[in-house]
Amino acid sequence: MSERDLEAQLLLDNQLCFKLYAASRAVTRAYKPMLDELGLTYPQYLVMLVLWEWHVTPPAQATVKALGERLLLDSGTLTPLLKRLEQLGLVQRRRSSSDERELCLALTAAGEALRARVLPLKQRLLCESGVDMNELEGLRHSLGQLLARVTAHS
Amino acid sequence: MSERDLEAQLLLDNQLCFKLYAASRAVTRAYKPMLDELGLTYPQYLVMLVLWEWHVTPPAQATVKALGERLLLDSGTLTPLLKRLEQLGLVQRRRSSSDERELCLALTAAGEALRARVLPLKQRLLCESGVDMNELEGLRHSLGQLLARVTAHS
DNA sequence: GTTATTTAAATTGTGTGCAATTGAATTGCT
DNA sequence: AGCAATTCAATTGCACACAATTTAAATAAC
Repeated sequence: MSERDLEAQLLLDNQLCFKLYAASRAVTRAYKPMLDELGLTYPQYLVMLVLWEWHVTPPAQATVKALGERLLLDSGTLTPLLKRLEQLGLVQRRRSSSDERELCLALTAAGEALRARVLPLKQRLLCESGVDMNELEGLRHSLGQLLARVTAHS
Repeated sequence: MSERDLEAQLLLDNQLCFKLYAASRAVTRAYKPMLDELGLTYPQYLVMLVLWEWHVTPPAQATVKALGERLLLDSGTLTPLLKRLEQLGLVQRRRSSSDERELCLALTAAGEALRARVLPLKQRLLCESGVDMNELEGLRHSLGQLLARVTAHS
């Protein structure tokens, strides 16, 4: 590779990592108005997405560990976050009776009810953002591939 | 849209936002070994990328504000981060003589020297990650488009 | 020329992320 | 049974992100 090409590899605009980092934060910002209406932060919203899924299709173990594997987050992040969701009255936390180490998670009625308010808000967000659905799909697919590749190598 | 399609819009795996969020953190994790060798965090590395660029092609104003516009970060994030880079002896911070409100940024000799160590580490990282260069390029382009669209709408 | 507005950084406060450690419960091994 | 190793969540400490406020300096308005 030429000297010029090598140098170009250190330009910010040529960094996939920066584009990912910036795009991720920009999308989170775009979700902010919707999440403010729901009273959730972005990571809290992701947790609720999983719990809503689990409410329809219960997993073998609805524990902090299982949630962490789904979201790629550890207890250091999830424990305080889940305590806040409990304070908000959306989530129940209780020790597993069969294994006292595990913490089982469940939605409260309020947590379950919140789900109904999400879809309309999300539809509106998608419309206002003006992004193309097909382009979005392609991007999601490519990101899935990258994610699989990078996480496999660690 | 059918009821089933609407419900599918709330599945975690169908969320572009989650894929972005997860991929961004996964890539940051992949950079960790390299950044540990450099003694930098990931955001600190991004700041250094900009300062290295500015060292070659100086901007009109090498201020915190200009840096923030480049990285889409505010002073609340950058002020403490830049103080840490100053502590590490990589960056100089001094008030502009023409406008005392502005803080001008410059690399120290050590900060400039650090640049030479990055390219080989980055090459190694790219090889070991096993990702396809062409795929990477396509993704970077798509992300750039998304980023432009989303930031334009805010 | 003084006052009002605007601007740039810094500060404050909350909520993540994540590495490293701790503590308690369970499992494995002999 | 008894003890070591493992596992799960919680805790601790540090470094972002970002909203909101504050402070100081510069510009605009009158």
